[in-house]
This record gives sequence, structure tokens and C-alpha cells, in this order.
Amino acid sequence: MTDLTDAHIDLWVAAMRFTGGLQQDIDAALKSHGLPRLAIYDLLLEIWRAGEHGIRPVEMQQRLLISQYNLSRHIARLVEAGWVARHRVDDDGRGQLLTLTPAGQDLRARMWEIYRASLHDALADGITADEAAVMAEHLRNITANLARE
Amino acid sequence: MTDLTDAHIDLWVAAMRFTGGLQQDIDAALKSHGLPRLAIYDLLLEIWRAGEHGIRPVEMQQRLLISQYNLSRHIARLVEAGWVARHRVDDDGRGQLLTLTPAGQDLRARMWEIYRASLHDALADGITADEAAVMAEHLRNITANLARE
DNA sequence: TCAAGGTTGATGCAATTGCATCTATATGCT
DNA sequence: AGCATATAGATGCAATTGCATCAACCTTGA
Repeated sequence: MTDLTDAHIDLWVAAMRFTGGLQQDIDAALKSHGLPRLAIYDLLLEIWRAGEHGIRPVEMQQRLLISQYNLSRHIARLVEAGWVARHRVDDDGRGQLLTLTPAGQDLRARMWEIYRASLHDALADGITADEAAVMAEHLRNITANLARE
Repeated sequence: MTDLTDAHIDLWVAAMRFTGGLQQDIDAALKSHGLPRLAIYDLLLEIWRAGEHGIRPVEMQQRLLISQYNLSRHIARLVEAGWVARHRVDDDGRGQLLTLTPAGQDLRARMWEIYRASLHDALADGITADEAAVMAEHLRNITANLARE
């Protein structure tokens, strides 16, 4: 109904540059410490949050913007590296439950140190907490409009 | 100096989800019309804006968040597909100037139709132009803090 | 002038991603 | 039960990306 204005397009361009640029900074910082990249952190975080009970890949896929085959391969690498453990699911022979090994928990914590430092450098002095809260709320609102299914 | 608050982190997460999700929508829309993906649009747009005079890859690289080798290969594909033409640079034997062929101009225009429609669907009804302008300005401010060099 | 170092763009090879499809298990219907 | 269909996850193969390095050209300084 409403029009798409130049201001809307500006917002999109600014958002792309912001997330793309900061993502590059974070990845560069992680790499310089010999750690895996940001995308891996998201996986570790989801598994970590699931605690002892574990989480199923299919559930992670719904929360993270990641394709099924990509998730499957990332998990295989994480298991291979000894950071993630697979468990059977009692009532579903197709499925699996993932948990972090102690090494995986340690890795996540070390990555968060670096990740957090990058966020601090990029955000802490540039925008107040109140402004950030308002913007986050707006962004969540418009994200709800997306064609996620 | 200042602290990184939960609100700052929320902003980052919301921004990632927004740009990641909308990027997926746009790419899906482009693909469903048999068109190249968003990353290619950015290249075509830069070359288009340069007009008849053309633009050098090294200049595009500074504006777009793209690696040198990746840009080099994208350009090779665009030239191969007949969308972009290479020209010599008079005073620099290493360089090249890129322009859009008529087919390339047409492609860019067709992609923009689809791209614009996706932006409309995602943004037009979810946020006012004034709000968008404020957010874009904030985002540009904090983007200036990033470690671009 | 010419050697040393910087810049522009390309490329070989390994790793990752995308796409299509496959296997195995589960569910629903008759 | 027996078959058709759906869901969870894995995988072969092609395309793309990342990394390191290269070749060609330019600039600077002795």
C-alpha cells in the first residue's frame, strides 16, 4: 500500500554495509586468533544453549539462516574436530541430538571473548544503549515481514 | 570507554537477522526469475553508475565489500556472459575500465525491478520513511567506526 | 637509467557452498 | 498390515570462495 521511498532504500544499503563490514571485522579478528569464523560461533551458541539435553539439527536450521546441507556438513566438521557430540533420539530413529563437548564449550567461550571485543569496538561508543534498543525493536518488527516460512 | 550493553548486542543480532533474511528473500526472488544474485547486482550497479567512461576494478573493490580475487572472477564471468566490456586504460597498462554493454544495462534494469519489489514487500509497510531515515543515519555513523582501511 | 618496492589484476589449488538426489525412518490412509 | 507420502539428515558433483602467489606494469630514489 505504502510507497518505498529513497529513505527506505538508504536504510537497506546502510544495514547491508553495517552488517557486512562488521561481519568482516569479526571474522578477521577470529581468524587472527586462530579461531573458526562467525558462522561457526552461531552453531556452537545454539548447541551450548540447549545444554545437556542437546538440540536437533532441524531445530537449529529453523533458527539460523542456514541451508540444510550446509548445516549437515558443518556439524560433521564440528564432530570431527571433537567440539560436538552426537546422541541418539529415543523416539525418532532419523534424528540426532547435539551437545557441546568440554572442548567445544571452551572454544565457544574463547570465541565469544574475541567476538565481544569486536562488537565493543564497533558499537559501544557509537550509539547509546537506549538508541540501540529502539533500533533493535524496529529491526525486529520489519524482520517479521520477511518471507520466512 | 563506554560499556557494551545487552541492548547493543540485541541490535547486532537484529541487524544480522534482518539483512540476512532479506538478502535470502531477494536472492530467492531473483533466482525465481532466472536472474543472477544480489552480489552481481551490486557490481552491475557500480559499473552502470560509471557510465560511458567506465570504472576500474580497484575502485569497485574499495566501495563494495568484496575480495580482490572474487571481484576479478566475477568480472570475468560478466564479460564472458556479454554483460560487461573491458577497455584499456591509457595511462596505466595494468588497469582496465569496465562498462555495461546494452545487454548488461538491460539485465541491471530487470534485476532492479525484482530487487525493488522485494524491498517494497519487506520495508514499505513496516517502517515510515522518517524512521528509516533516522535509522539509516545511525547505521552510517556506527559503520564509520569499523576497521575499514 | 635502473634497481627496489608498490599496485593492479589473474590464477592454481584446496575448502566451502549450492543443487539435486539419496537413504532411512516416521506418519497417515485405506 | 501395506502402501504412499512426508521428514531428517547425508552426499556426489559442479560452481564459488579463500588463500597464496604470480605476472605485468608503475613509481621512486640513487
